[in-house]
Amino acid sequence: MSTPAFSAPIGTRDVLAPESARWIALLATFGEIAQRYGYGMIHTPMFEDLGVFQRMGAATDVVTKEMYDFEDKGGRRIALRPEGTASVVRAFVEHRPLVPWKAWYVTPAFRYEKPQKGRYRQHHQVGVEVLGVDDPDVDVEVIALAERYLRTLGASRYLLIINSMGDAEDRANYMEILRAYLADVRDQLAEEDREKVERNPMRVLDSKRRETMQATADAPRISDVLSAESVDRFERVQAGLRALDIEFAIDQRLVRGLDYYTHTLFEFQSTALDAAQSTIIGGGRYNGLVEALGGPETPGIGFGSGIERVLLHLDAEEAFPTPDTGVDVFVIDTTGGHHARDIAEALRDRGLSADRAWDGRSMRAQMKAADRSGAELAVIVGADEAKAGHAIVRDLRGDRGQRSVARPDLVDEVVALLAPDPQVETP
RNA sequence: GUGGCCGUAGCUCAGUUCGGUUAGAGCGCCAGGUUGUGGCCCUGGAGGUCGGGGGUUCAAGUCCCCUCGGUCACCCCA
Repeated sequence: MSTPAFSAPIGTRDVLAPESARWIALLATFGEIAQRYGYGMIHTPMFEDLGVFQRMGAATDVVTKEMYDFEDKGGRRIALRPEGTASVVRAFVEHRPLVPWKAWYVTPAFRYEKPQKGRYRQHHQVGVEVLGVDDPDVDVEVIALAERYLRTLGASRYLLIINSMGDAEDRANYMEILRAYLADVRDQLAEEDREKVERNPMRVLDSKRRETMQATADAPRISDVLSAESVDRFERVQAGLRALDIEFAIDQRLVRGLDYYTHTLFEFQSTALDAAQSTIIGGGRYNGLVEALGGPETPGIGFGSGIERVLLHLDAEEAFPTPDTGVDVFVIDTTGGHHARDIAEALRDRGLSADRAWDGRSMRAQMKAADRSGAELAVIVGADEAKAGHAIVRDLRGDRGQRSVARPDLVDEVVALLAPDPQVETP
């Protein structure tokens, strides 16, 4: 490999066509669905004051060791955003839109960590947030939107896992009880999980290490300490999901990485990918976050979904193939290129996609280029056609051959040939 | 951050064991066979600081050291 002067930074990647066509389609799908649920798109800067993200929770790895932060020339502590929610909430506090406020986004997200399969320093997420609504039915709607997204992409091998963290008080109570329990079995935990007992005991529960899983099999459950009110709202969420025929399972070990969550917590897990990258959508309710960022007491809920992750999952399912990026028509001109220039532009005027060859290449070379372009039809202008005011229209994919058409009729002819054949349906 | 594996043409890879003349293949690309027509076939061509630096040696793609990068795993997460 000749020494490249530069390459994409560690943990980042370029996405070129035709792969990028898949991204376009995925984004169009998500945007269309979000709009269908009444969400407006929000665009926020991809870096923020470090403090914005620190409010997400001091005990989380995302904040403590994976933050992609630096000092800018003005001496400000800046961080590239590690996920979408904090920025959206910051924007909400800053602009105070009317509630209920429903926003969807697509954004790059950054984590300073060593890359591996399905994990990058820059990845991309789509997501939604709803602020100002505490109704359990909105939790159901957000989950329904997420599920519709996966289904629309053609995914089917996934599970919806939900849990309830209760409110801040439930959570504090539980932490205390759990910490006491874990302290007793501390020696039986996997070495790597022991320090979590003090720092963030709930994360011990979602450890994938066998010793830890065995030692915590009988650990107290969050459901044991939930207030009657928290239990009631969790049941209403479940009832809503059942009413919409959305299958789910409750997993009391589901904790998730950010510790701003309250009440409803959910995750769509791929059953087609390894556990290390199985989360394809993660979200939940965060009723204290707006206040933490300096806003009024405002409930919120949302989810984020990694685009690369979802594409990886869709690959594993052999779903959502890369769309055809071929052009409709390729225009060949061996007389210098003026005809190609004019004809291609006239075809584009009619809404067709058209491409052509450049630099006066031979007929053969231009035909090869036409073939490669994926075009259905080639329009060919050689010396004879130019003189006669004609062009040849040639079918490159089917068996319709080619014929000469007078220039004034050319565009209509091409449009007619590309129109889908009217199917004769028998009733 | 820690560890395993891997860096040779645009791509996929031989060649490294036991150093030895101008470093190969397939695919792709370009041109010609085909003075007006793609796909198949044939012929030819372009394209490599063998990731980078240092060392050993008469001689290094090949051995040693360092370094950069990729990949996978751990931690954690999308």
